[in-house]
Amino acid sequence: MLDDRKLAILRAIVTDYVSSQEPVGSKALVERHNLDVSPATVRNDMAVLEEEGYITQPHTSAGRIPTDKGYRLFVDRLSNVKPLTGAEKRAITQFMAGALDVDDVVRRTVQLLAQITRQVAIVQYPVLSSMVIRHVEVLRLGADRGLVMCVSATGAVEQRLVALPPDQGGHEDLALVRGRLSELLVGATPREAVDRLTTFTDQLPPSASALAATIVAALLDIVTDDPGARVAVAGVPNLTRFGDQFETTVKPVLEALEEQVVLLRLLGEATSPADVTVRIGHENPYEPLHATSVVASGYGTDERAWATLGIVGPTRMDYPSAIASVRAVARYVGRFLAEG
Amino acid sequence: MLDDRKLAILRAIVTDYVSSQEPVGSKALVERHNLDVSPATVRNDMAVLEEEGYITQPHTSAGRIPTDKGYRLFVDRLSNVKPLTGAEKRAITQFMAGALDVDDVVRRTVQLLAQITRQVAIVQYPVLSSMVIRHVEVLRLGADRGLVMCVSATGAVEQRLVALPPDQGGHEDLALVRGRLSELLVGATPREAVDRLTTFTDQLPPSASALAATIVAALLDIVTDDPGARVAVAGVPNLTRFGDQFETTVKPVLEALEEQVVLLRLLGEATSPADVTVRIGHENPYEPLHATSVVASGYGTDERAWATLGIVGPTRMDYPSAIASVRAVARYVGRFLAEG
DNA sequence: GCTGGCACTCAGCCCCGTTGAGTGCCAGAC
DNA sequence: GTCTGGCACTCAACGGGGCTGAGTGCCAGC
Repeated sequence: MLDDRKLAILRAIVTDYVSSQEPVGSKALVERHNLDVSPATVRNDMAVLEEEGYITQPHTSAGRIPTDKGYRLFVDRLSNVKPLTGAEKRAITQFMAGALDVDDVVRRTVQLLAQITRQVAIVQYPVLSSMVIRHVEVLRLGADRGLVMCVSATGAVEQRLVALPPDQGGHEDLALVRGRLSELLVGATPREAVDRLTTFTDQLPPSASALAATIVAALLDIVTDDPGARVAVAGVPNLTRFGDQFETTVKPVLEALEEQVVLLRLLGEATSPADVTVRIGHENPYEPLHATSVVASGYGTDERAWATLGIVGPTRMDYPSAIASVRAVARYVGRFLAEG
Repeated sequence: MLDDRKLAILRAIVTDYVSSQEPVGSKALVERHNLDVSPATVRNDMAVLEEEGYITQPHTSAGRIPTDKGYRLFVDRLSNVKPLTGAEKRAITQFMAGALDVDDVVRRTVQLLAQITRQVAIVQYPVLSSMVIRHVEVLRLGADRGLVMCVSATGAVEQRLVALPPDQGGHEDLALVRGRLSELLVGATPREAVDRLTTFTDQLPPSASALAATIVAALLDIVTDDPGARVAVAGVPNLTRFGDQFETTVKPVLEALEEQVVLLRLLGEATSPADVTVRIGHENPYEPLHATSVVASGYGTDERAWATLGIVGPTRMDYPSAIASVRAVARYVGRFLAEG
């Protein structure tokens, strides 16, 4: 159906359109890509490509632009991932050097990604549930309030404020609960922690059980729900490059960025960094972004993805570069965090 | 120089322009504000107002729009702060009810402010330096790394990862340092903490001094520098309402939002909630935002401001409502945090 | 000091002809 | 069959020209 020349033409249309932002015509194509055929031949092939739904005409007397289906074919079969330039590789290491803690790594990563792709970058904070608990702390903050904290081996801290029963029994109960919880949880993965916590309250003297129940609830909340639901965003001003597509790109993306839930859905499941996910236009799970694409990847150790990062931009995007950048950053951050 | 009628005309021009977004002419003005004079008279007054620099004409055959100077006069002398509607008051209490901890309060506040003002909202996290230290923790995370944490009485947690000397002397030194630090710092304000920390290392046995120096450095960093340098932002999609001013408003604001430092400068010094700061156009300390205004206020207890919050929008803004909203939210959040 | 009248200005709009990039189709060459 | 040159056709974009109307400045008169 689609011979090599038609594919080459599609590839040429995509690359030209991405760089020029303007519909590309048959004559220009032949000139810029020494195709060794005449414009008329290209036109015939273009007619077929259009019939098959890979390209389309904004209006009758204009050149062609790729459809989502065209971009999809391009990404799947027609593009080679561009290797990063030496400068880009250097930028990555320099940018990340001297990062202090997990939060700092995430902040730097998202800025880095925004800078090298010149798109809006999104990085999900590492999910605590794939890490080991290093420390548990329970503090009384006032007569009837307390703070429950949980520290992972990588230094990520999650905390919850809780209402505690009034401080009547003295500090012994609180100290007891804290001690037991430390024994129980330090070294555990969150999954194990959930198991152990569910039977914890029974093993305590009745005087401490109300106290313990509150604390356990907070810990369960920390250990199961929230972590990884946070995301960092950078490069929003890059959207101004697409000011001409205000309604279709700028506005919907700004609205999506406001909603953490939407962002997490956009990033999708964490994959291996070797396996970058590309969602083009209508393939997105979030309808208003049907004119934009997402390039995402998981990051973490080789065996296990901790979280996801990626970029959002118009469908008219330089996919080979974007994919290369996302992959490289994901790999680097994964290694960086694993080594500590 | 400017009699009452001229001031009334300026007030009318500002209010009309803010609501219609279009230059306002003499005829429309008399009709909409039953001024009891003829358009010709209004024109004469407008000529004076223009000569004095309070209003200007986009082009010869158009109506007038206020200048920054005109808005300034309006805000200072011509507007009464609109009282909030009952619905708005209810929105505030409902929105904030059930907040969990300080971070959650800040997140809710910024969303609330964005929603009721329909502008971009910015809230600085409460500055730890105006709070009392509740707990200090030092943890070893691996052979050569550690985590230093500091918890305030309101439940805010600040932490730093540090490189620790290799674990050879056993746990005693670390426990010693931790114990001493707790005695020293719990109950102190950050200001006091700085004083006490500077002489701390001398009082320890030499074996612990290298260890202590690292930890003290991290604590000083926590206690002096960083806290309050974080800000939360919401309502960015509200910028899409000003799509027609892409270059002058949308783009510069997006760029400013990317830079925490710029945001902090924009918010300025924390003032009492009774005393809302308004910076109009070129009055802003950040040049690219010369076409936008900032309405900001401190929040905290009556005696003391913890941090600042505010909104950014085009100079063509409904100042009375904006000022009322910022003031009301600042007051409410201050009370809410003070009560816990 | 205010007002009605009048001449003037000019952005916005519509109409219209021109231009040129691009297309589809077809007959003929390879 | 497949490619090519030629040709007629389409239509967005551009620019000029005329009209309209909102708005102004100025002035004489009350």
